[in-house]
Order: sequence, then C-alpha cells, then structure tokens
Amino acid sequence: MNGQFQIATHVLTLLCKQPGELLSSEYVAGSMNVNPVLVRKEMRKLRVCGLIESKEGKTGGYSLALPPQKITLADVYKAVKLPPALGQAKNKPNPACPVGKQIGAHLDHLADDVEAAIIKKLSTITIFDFVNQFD
Amino acid sequence: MNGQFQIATHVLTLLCKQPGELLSSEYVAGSMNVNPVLVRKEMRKLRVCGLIESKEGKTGGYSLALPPQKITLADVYKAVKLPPALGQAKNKPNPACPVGKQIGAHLDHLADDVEAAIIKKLSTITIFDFVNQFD
DNA sequence: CAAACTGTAACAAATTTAATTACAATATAA
DNA sequence: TTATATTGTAATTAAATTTGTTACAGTTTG
Repeated sequence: MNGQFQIATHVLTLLCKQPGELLSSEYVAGSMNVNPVLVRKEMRKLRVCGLIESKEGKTGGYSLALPPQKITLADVYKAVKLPPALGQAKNKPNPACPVGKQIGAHLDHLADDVEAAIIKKLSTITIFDFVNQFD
Repeated sequence: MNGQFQIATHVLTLLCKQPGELLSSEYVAGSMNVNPVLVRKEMRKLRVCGLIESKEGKTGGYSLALPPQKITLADVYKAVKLPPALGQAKNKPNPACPVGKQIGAHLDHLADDVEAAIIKKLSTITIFDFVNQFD
C-alpha cells in the first residue's frame, strides 16, 4: 500500500482551496489523518520539482509555487516517483536461455510505454480541474 | 518489488516459442531464476482467466489455451491483478474536513481512469507481437 | 530569547512479496 | 501395480518497502 500520490494530491487540493495562506504540515496531516513527517517528506519532492514553496520558522508552512491551472497530475505523478505500474522484477533471468537473455530489454521498453500512457492521461488533468470537482 | 507481471509474461513467451510442448514449472523457473512455486502461483491466475491450460501428473505441464494472437498484454495485466498504478492510500481522511470528506471518491475515479488508460495501451499488444520482437 | 515552524535522520511497526518446505492429488510409464 | 514426475496448495520464513514515531538542528517571528 503506497499512498504517496494521494497524499501529494490531497495537500495540493488544500493549498488550492486556500490560496495565499501558508498551511502547516500539522494542519494538513490532520485533514488526512496521517503523520506530519510523512507530509513533509512528500512536500520535499513537490518542492524539488517546483510545484510548491515552503517557508521555515514561526508562521512557516507551504503554498503553491504555480497557478493551479499550470500544475497537472502528471507533474505530481512524476514528482512522487511511484514504483512502475507493471511492477519491477528483481530476478536475473538465465542468460543461457534465449528468452531469458533478451526479455529484460523488451519488458523495460514495455514499462516505458505504459508509464508514458499514464503520464499522457494525467497530463490532461490539472489540479485546478481536480479541485473543481469538489462541491 | 513486484515481478508478477514479468513472470507471467515470461512464461507466456516461453509457451509461445515452444508450441505444442508442455513446459513444467521447474523448467520455466530455471529460465527466469525464480522459485517454481511462484511460477505455479502465477499460472493459477492465468488458468483461471483462461489464458493457459495445465495438465497434472507425470509428463504434466503448461500450455497456451488460446492462439498467441488472441492473448493481449491487457489480459495478462488483468489476470495478475497488480496493485493500482497510482497506489492505494490506507489512511481515512478526516470527514470533518470538506476536502477530506470528498477526496476519496475523486481519487477513486481518477485511479479508474488511469487503470483504463493502462489497459487500453496494453490491449494493443498481443503475446504474439511481444514474442516477435525477439531475435 | 521563547515559540512554532520546516528539514532530516534514525529507528520501530506494519504490510507486502518472494523463497522455501512440505505434502496431497494426479497421471504416466516401467 | 508401483515408482516417478508433475501440478496444486498451504504454511512458514526471509526480505523489502512503506508508514509511524521520536528526536533534534536550523529558521523565522514576535
């Protein structure tokens, strides 16, 4: 169970709903019933990718670094770096077998195509769109 | 690290390359350096979905249940039932928060869309196509 | 200078996946 | 008919990953 994408999307939704305000990891964690440190870990990824900004010190917190129309769910997906959708084999196929020798490259190519399909789909949805679904 | 899709695809590739022959879990496991019981577990999923057939007893083993042109990688993906590509949150968002109250439904809908995009992509590739990439 | 934050590291707990062992059931062949 | 090789499956252990927790240094404000 990996909830990193869900956490990141949840935070961005809150930031989008309360523009201008700096939200603390404690506050955000309370909205999703999750540990504040885990929130800060996801925020680091979003900050490295330029999607949010953070301010330290008293009155510190997080805010969007871009207008919500400019942030797509593909950006979020890339930022959080989930494990590949098709999984990842850890076995080393037998190189003496003609299939085993080549299948790794073909599976990698396929995995790339699937990741591209996911990103294509997610790139059509901005955080603005996502938040507009809410009542 | 989840290699279930890779194992299933590897087995189907071997079955496709050696039509008519019954391949044992031991033989197949040798080609991919993995435990034979793990192979049999994946084969069960493929058999339940009607992609392969198995024969018990001495001289038993596995074979394709359909022509390889009729088996798509989407069939394989559905058979192995990987965890969702966007992950799965285990937290229960705070229902007192307007965002927390609704986000679960919106994230579920999004996850469905992404799974559909993956399946759409994979449904364009048959095991026959995949195997034809090999030398 | 005290208070409330972020940023991180380190470690424990929980969950998931893979490997291993064991054995019943089945089918073939000698 | 009996030994053998296989699938089918359960149970257990080992390994890897994710989440939760604690701790604390660094930063900014009042």
